[in-house]
Amino acid sequence: MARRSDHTKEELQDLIVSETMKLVDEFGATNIRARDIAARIGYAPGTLYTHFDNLGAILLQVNVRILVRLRTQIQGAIDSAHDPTDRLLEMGYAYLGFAEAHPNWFALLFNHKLKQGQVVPAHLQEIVDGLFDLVRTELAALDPKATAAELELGVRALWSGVHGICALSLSDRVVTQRWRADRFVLKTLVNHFLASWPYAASRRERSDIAGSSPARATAGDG
Amino acid sequence: MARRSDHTKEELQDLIVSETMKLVDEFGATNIRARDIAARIGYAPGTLYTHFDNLGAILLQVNVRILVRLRTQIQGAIDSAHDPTDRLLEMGYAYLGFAEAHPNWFALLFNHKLKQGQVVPAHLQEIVDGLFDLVRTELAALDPKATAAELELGVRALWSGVHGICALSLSDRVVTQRWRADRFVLKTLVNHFLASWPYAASRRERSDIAGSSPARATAGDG
DNA sequence: ACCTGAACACCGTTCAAGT
DNA sequence: ACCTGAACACCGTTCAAGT
Repeated sequence: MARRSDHTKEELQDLIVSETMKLVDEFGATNIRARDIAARIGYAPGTLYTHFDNLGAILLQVNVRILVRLRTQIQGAIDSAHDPTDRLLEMGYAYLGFAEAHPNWFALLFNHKLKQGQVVPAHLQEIVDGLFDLVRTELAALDPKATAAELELGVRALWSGVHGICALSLSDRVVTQRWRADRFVLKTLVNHFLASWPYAASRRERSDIAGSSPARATAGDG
Repeated sequence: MARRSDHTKEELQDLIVSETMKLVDEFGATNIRARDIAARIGYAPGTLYTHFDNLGAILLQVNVRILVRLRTQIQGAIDSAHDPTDRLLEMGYAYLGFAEAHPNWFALLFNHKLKQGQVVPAHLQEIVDGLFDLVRTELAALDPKATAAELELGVRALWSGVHGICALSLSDRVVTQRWRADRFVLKTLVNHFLASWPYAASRRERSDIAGSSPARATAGDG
């Protein structure tokens, strides 16, 4: 079934990645075979290897596309909210929603190991940095006097926390059982974190305003 | 190399699991083969299957032992601290320390998928529940009036957050680059969370004491 | 140049033959 | 009963042969 002239080189590479992405979504990265991908695109298995070094290289490109989709979701969440606290919460919900809607994509994103010699595409690292920037912007808005170092710690802490909720939520895994209230857990975490965020980041300079309460902590009443 | 009388059934099963555990620690679960395990214990590959249904069943038993070790570390951390806030922080450090010391064990614990028909050993779920209880105890000590539902949300939120930091820390993965300040991030998260914990859990009943500060939030000065 | 598909190496698992 | 190890099925990857 030679289809040499059916696709340009670029079209075929795109087809390989997009069909692999669909297969990962449906069956999980560990359950798809090179022969499956080949069958899906209507080429022989060997063709994959004239366009990519190996399966891992294809999955790496899938990861780039997954991350782009995740960014789209998160940016949409930002636009739907009107103040920094709400935006951070909605970003968390978007992250969790993505993980729940596409658990196999989420798993690939965080479990895919690079083989010796493989390099993270620059594009991919840029997207990740961009996502962290979105969180940083909101934390900075909540505390304009926070230093770069404080912001960096805050971004990492808050976003790792949100990530942890999502990671433990994807649990046909061994350690954790299904837990139905992940959105409440996420809200609990974000609100508790933000409740003390502006004070802690600059507690030395502004301990005098430590009595006001810009970000109310509300556990599970959303 | 028949060694039929060298080991009892129980000894051999124990040997299989413990040698697999060492191999996982050193090479990662995805890089060990049934033939490797057989060679390590000095039996033929087929022997593994007279004692376990498949490789996954062996790895499940490895997971039980990993979790027991993790519990030991966390309980040791509790004993080393003198108040609830410190105990929670030390528990987090112990969790992170374990993940960093044995990344392959940590990965197996949270990435190992059960095959259709496999069941989580009751023992394993008990240990997990026990770990959550340890966190709950400290959160309850910090806020004796917190309801069971509030405590449950708090335990999930805080521990998921700690888990997220550990998960993102294990990153020869694609999405995240190595980040050297994980302990600071963890401290930032735990302190921010605990800073508002007692108020939020019972803000309706005791909004009058919202000005006192039992758990100071300190970002990255440890 | 690109594609094919048979072939190779590898690996989880099985099972007839031994003890 | 338990263990062996050859064999089977499967899968990532290669490459000589085609176009």
